[in-house]
Amino acid sequence: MPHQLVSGQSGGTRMTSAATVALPPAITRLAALAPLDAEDMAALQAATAAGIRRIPARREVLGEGHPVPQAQIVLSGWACRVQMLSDGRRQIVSLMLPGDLIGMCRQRDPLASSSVLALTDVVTCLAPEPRQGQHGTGLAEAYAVSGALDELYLLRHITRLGRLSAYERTADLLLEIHERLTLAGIASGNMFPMPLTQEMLADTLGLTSVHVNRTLQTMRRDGSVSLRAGTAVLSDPAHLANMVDRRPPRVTSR
Amino acid sequence: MPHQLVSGQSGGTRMTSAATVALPPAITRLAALAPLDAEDMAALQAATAAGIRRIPARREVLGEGHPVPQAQIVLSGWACRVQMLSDGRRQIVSLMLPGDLIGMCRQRDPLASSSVLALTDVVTCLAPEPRQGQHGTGLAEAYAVSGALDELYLLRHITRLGRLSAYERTADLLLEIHERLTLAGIASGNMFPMPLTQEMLADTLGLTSVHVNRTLQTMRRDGSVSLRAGTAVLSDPAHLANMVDRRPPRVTSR
DNA sequence: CGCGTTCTTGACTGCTTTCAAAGATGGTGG
DNA sequence: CCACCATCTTTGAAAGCAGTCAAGAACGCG
Repeated sequence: MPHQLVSGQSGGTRMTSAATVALPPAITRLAALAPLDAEDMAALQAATAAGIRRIPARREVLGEGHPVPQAQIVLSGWACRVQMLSDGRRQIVSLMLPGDLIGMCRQRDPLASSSVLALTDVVTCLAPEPRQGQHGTGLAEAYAVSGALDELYLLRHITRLGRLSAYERTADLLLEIHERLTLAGIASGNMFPMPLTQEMLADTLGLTSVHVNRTLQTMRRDGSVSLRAGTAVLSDPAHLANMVDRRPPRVTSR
Repeated sequence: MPHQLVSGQSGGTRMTSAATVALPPAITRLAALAPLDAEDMAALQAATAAGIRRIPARREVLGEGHPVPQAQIVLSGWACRVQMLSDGRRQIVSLMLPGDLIGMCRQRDPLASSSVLALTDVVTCLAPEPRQGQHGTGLAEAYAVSGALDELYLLRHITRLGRLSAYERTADLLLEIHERLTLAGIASGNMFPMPLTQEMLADTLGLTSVHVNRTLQTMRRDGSVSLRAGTAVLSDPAHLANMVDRRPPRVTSR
């Protein structure tokens, strides 16, 4: 069943074509957020052709406090927004997966309020400017929906950190990642790539890596999750989701 | 010293007049975010005149999943965005203080991803639409800066919940409230109204009310904070800020 | 003055962290 | 093909921070 994200709209044809032909994840995702016409697709293709940027793992994509350049699209790899405390504590504030937008966060022009870090090797391209007018407006809508989703994830992250136990937090985050990767067409059913180290997970979940390790072991033991060698499998996402009170994201009313 | 929020811009005259004449907090705040011309001010006055809405404490301002109507400005009182879990756990995701915008959160049109609750009696009015053109563009900028600040607060909230201890979280939140109320011209030096009950604080800080109580007692004992009868006083904000690694918010580069 | 809400307190439990060190794992160069 | 190194994962024991439960005190409102 395709992700019923945009309500009142089947999305069937788009998802089907994405599942059949292996489109780039970023395009799959944006096309799932809003209907893209030929012109939109062309703009995306052109953006890729115009030049991609490779950022090696552990390198900063955007420094904190530096002016935000034009928005970028993550083509592959995982990045994150991170805040550091002077004593070395670190909090990953949001994850950026293929198809996500970097630097368009919300309002234009604010300085980055956190630095953006590549968690794996990352490839990006500049996000094509959406057009005004009859054609090519799908992109603008996709960007808007993407932004709304970003906020949704941010809010859920807060609730996760504030009110869920270590086990619940971990389950909830894995569910979110699964959800998002599915949207981008990465993920085969309940299996998906999960390149984060336990320390990165810890910095996301507000835990120590030791405790993340123990929590994952518990999950493996009770059979809800298997996570090894960069690949995760959720044995029963719906059940897990129910357990942590996670509802499918709904963003637009049309 | 006025809040040096917008860099490269003294803001002296605006803040001075606000301090001298008691302008409504909402106007003080918006005027502190961007220079407002006569037309902007008139639009705000008109919006107030056009009709205000009173929401009693504990009532929903906006239901989760309901379409977001036109944005509103908080004229007085405190509200919050809250997420609930089915077992009764509750997380306050953001606070909305006088001068804050409700429902403009970010992208237009998304359904509310959390419900908005009045924490005290709240008065709002509709946020005037910003104009295009030569005059009255200050409002649009003020809205944009306000949105950027919202995001900043959200991100900091995440770090607070994920990486700070109970003591640090509490201090950091009080500093943020102080900061924000100062921007709105509410707050006399280090003193400011703090109508949140310990349970509301707990739901914001991801703690139990019992532990908030104990934490506040510790703070009172070590003299860093006094908090009684709806009024808070920070004895040394700079020192506290340094202790929790809190930096002044910077949002725009111009 | 009475009642509901909010604040305090104590004792106890338990989840999560800390510290330290020992395995895995994967990639690199010899 | 194997040794080697850096990174990542796993384990154990002990300490600590925060949660739970329950009850009493204080406060504010009508």
